[in-house]
Amino acid sequence: MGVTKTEIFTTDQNRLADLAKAFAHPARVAILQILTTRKTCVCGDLVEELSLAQATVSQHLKELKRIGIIQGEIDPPRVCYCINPEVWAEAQTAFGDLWKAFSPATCCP
Amino acid sequence: MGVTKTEIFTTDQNRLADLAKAFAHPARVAILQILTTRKTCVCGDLVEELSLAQATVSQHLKELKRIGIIQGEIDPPRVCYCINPEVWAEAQTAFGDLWKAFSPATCCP
DNA sequence: TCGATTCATCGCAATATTGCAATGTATTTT
DNA sequence: AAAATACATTGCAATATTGCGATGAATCGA
Repeated sequence: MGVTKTEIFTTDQNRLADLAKAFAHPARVAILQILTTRKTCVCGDLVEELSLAQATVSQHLKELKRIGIIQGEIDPPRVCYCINPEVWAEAQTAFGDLWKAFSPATCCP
Repeated sequence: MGVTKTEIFTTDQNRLADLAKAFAHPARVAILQILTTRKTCVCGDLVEELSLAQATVSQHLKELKRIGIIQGEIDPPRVCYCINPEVWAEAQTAFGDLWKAFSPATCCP
């Protein structure tokens, strides 16, 4: 029904799914890539770099903020976005645990 | 409009977004976790482990197959699923590149 | 105070996703 | 051949996502 049955999964599974959502759209991938490579924190020039309307970019930023992987500092009239190091590390660890769990030898022949 | 403008992003960005989709739903996370930890390849007992209808599990498996991260071997009347090591490694590398690109020092104060 | 600037939010339309019952397709067993 | 088993697919309903124009909120400069 378009509604995920979150209650039948563990907290960790739901959290990892949420973290993955941060990367599950090319616009958000692009935003995160820009934020990782900029020395200074970019703000709304994200709108210029991406060929998307300002409202659309703002919505992706909102979703990334909900997940917690980015944070915005208000520097009127601008808002400076940057990656949240704690959550970034959390994602790194969560995915790292998955990578570790698999070794090709256990796969079917 | 619910339709992603894939054409304005790079192939790599679209691919990473697709790989992330494999992990962007707790049911798929659970499936992948089961596949990584099982010594032998599990088949449809995924349906029993997850509290989801068989049709729903089948659809998640279909999506994972579309992305390429799992593969199914037909062993009538069963189908044996396992992780595709190449795509698993691809995902590992793609995310690894992202992790590398960020160092906390570049973030806003 | 009046614009101008920057961003968030609202409201809408189009499409995608999630979930399941029912049904279809192979294959094996009896 | 008939029944059983294991999955896939179809069709539907409910909800989520994507995208954008328009509008709102906050702040700064003239």
